[in-house]
Amino acid sequence: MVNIKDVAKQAGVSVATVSRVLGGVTPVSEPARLKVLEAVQALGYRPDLAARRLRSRRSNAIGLVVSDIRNPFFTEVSRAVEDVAFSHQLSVILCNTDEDPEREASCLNLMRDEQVSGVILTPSQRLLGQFRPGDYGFPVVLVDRYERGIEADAVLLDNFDAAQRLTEHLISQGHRDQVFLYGADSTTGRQRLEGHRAAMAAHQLSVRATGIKPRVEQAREASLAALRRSPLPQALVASSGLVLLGIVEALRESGLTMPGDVAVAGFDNMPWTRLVEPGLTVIAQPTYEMGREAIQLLLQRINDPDKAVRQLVLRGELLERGSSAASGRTPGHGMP
Amino acid sequence: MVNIKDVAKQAGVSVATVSRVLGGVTPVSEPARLKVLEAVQALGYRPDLAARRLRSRRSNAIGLVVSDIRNPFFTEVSRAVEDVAFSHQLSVILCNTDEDPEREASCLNLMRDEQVSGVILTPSQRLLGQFRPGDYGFPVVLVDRYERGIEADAVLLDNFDAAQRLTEHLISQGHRDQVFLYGADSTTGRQRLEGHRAAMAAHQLSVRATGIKPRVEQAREASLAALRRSPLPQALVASSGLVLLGIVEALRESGLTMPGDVAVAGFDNMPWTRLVEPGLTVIAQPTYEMGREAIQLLLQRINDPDKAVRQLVLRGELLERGSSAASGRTPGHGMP
DNA sequence: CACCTAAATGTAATCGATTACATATTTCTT
DNA sequence: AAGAAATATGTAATCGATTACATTTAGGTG
Repeated sequence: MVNIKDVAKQAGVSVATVSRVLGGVTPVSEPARLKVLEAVQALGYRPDLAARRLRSRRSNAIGLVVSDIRNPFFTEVSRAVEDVAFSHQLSVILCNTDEDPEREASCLNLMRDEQVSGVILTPSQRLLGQFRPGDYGFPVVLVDRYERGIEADAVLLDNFDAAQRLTEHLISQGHRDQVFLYGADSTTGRQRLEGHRAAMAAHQLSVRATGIKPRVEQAREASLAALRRSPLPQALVASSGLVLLGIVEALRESGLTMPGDVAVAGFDNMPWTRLVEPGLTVIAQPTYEMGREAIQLLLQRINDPDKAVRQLVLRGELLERGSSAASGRTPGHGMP
Repeated sequence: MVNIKDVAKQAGVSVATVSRVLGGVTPVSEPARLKVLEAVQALGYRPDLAARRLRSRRSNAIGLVVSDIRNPFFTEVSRAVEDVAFSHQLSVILCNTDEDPEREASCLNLMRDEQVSGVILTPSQRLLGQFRPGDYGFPVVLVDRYERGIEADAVLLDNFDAAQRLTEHLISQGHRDQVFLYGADSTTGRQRLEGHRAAMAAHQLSVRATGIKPRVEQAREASLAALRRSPLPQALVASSGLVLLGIVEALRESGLTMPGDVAVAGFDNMPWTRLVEPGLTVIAQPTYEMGREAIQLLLQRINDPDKAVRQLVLRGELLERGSSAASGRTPGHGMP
C-alpha cells in the first residue's frame, strides 16, 4: 500500500508538505501543490484514515442512532442524513436502539470509541429525561424527540399543533367522539396527546385516550377493544404511523369500513396511506427535510462548538383524505 | 483520556500484557489477567480504535452498501445485519448507491479507506457484470443480486422459481392474459421475467412483458398505459415491491377494482400489501433471514478467507390474497 | 541437580498520518 | 539596503495501540 512517504518522494517534497496539501489548511506554494497532487494521482494514494484519526484525534465519521431503521420515518431521515454526509465525504455509522436505554448506552459508547465527529440521535423517553449534552465527547443533534429546556440542537415536528389540527379537522367533519391511541412511553405520543386534548377541550368534548406501547400489535389489540364497544366511537386517531397501521389492521379484521362505520386519522404519510380505501387522512411530516436539517445543524455545530443551540420546529401538513370524511357522505377517490 | 499505559501502571504489568489480555489471544496467567481486568474496570479504560486499526491493519467495522435504504427490502436486511453486527461488537457503515456505478465505486472506496473487515453489497447490474472478488481489499457478500459463475458468497431468492410459481398461480385462477412489468436494468427483474416466461410457455401462453426503470413512477405510467388498452389484460404482475406500488396507484387512479377488472400480483410482502382491498397476492421474501444469513456468511469468510464460496438460495413464499382471486367470484377478506 | 522446554512477561519497534517547532526563503518597510 | 514580517518548507515528535523479539520464570526429565 502506498503511503505518504512514497508520495513525498515522488513529488520531491517532505511528508509535511504532502499532508498540508491534502489537509488544505496551511499555505503551500502553487508549484508544490501541483507536484503533490500529481504524485497522489500517479500513485493512486489514499490516506490511511486510522493513522489520520489517531494523530488528529478526530474522525470523518458521524453516528446515526435511531430506535428502529424499519420505522419509515427513520428510514427517510437516514437516507437524508446519508446523502448529505456522503456529499461531505463523511462516513455514517448506524445503530438501532429499540428504545432500550441499555442498547442506547452501548450505541453511544460505540460512537465514542469510533471518535465520531457528532451524532444524530432519537433518544428514548428515559434518555431524553436525563440528557446532558456534555456527557458525550461529541456534539449531538436530537431528531423527533425533544423537551423544553434541554441544551441541545434539535429538529422536530410541532407535535402539539399537528395533533390539534388533526383533531380539529375530525371535529369539523362531525366526528366528535374520538378515541386517541398513543404511545404512552413516547415523547411525541405524549406531546400529540396534549394537542389532541387542547382541541377537544376547545369544543367541550371529553377525551378518550388510550396509552399503549407504540407497536403495531398493541395498536391492533387496543383498536379491536375499542371497536367491540357499543356504540362505536366515531373516530380512531393514531399518534404515529405504527399505531395507524394497527388501527387499519383491526378495522379490516372487524369488517368495518371507513369512514362509514368509523373515521380514521393519524400521523405519517407513508406510501400506502393513499392506497388503502378510501385513503387515510394523516399529518405528513417533512421527513427528508428533517434529516437534512439535522445533519446540517450537526455540521454547523462541529464547525462552531460554542454557538448557541437551536431547535428547528417544523410544521406538519394535514392531508385530508377519505378516511376522515363526514360520515353519511361519500368521499372522493381520496388521492390528493 | 486513559490509555493502555495507565492501565499497565495501575495493574503493575507491561502494556504488552494488557494488550494480550484484551486481545485474548496469547497465554496470560490468571492472576495477571485479573489484575488487568480490574484496572480496566477501575479506570474505565476503552481502547483507542484508531490506534488499534493502525497497528493491526484491521478494523471491527463492516460496510453495508445498498441501492436505497428506503426500499423496504433493504431496510429489513439492514436491520438484520445491524442486529448481528451489534451482537458481535462490530460497527456498521452505511452507504446508498442508487444503482449508480459511480456512487457505487465511491462507496466501495470509502469502505476500503475505512479498512472494513468486509462488505455486504447489493451490486448494480453493471457492477455485477464485472465483479471480481479480488478487486477489493476485503471480502464481499452479495445480497439479492447474483449471476451464475461469480466467485463470491451470496444470499438470494430463487427468483426464477418464485416468478414461475406466482405466474402459475395466476394462470390457475384463470388469468391467462398477463402483463409483466419488470425492472429492465435490474438483475432480479430479468431473472423473474425468465421464471414468468417459463410458466407462460408451459401453458402455450404468449408473454407481454414491459421493461421499465424499477421506480414507482415508471411503474405507474406503464400500468396506466396497459390499462388504457382494450380489452383490459386479465392481470398485472410486478417484478418487485416498488413496481407493485406503482401498479396499485394506477389502478386506484383509473377507478378499476381488483380482481374484478384486473387481477394483481407481485413481489415483497410489505406491511401494507394485506391492507389494500382485497389484499395483494405476493411472493414474500424472507428478508430478515436473508440479512442475517448474509452477515453470517461474511463473518465466516472473514474467519476463513480460503473456504470455498457459497451461494445461499432461499425460496419465496406465495401468499395468496384477494387481488389474484378468480374473476367472477368474490374473494375472502384476504388476510391469511 | 543440571539441563531442556514451554510458558509468561517485558522492551522497543512499528503502523501512517498530523503538527509543533525550527529553519530557509521571499516580500515589505522605512 | 538592512531588518522585520510573512510565507514556505523540512525535521522529528507524537498519537495509542499491536506485536516481533528478547528475557525471565516455571516445570519436567533423566
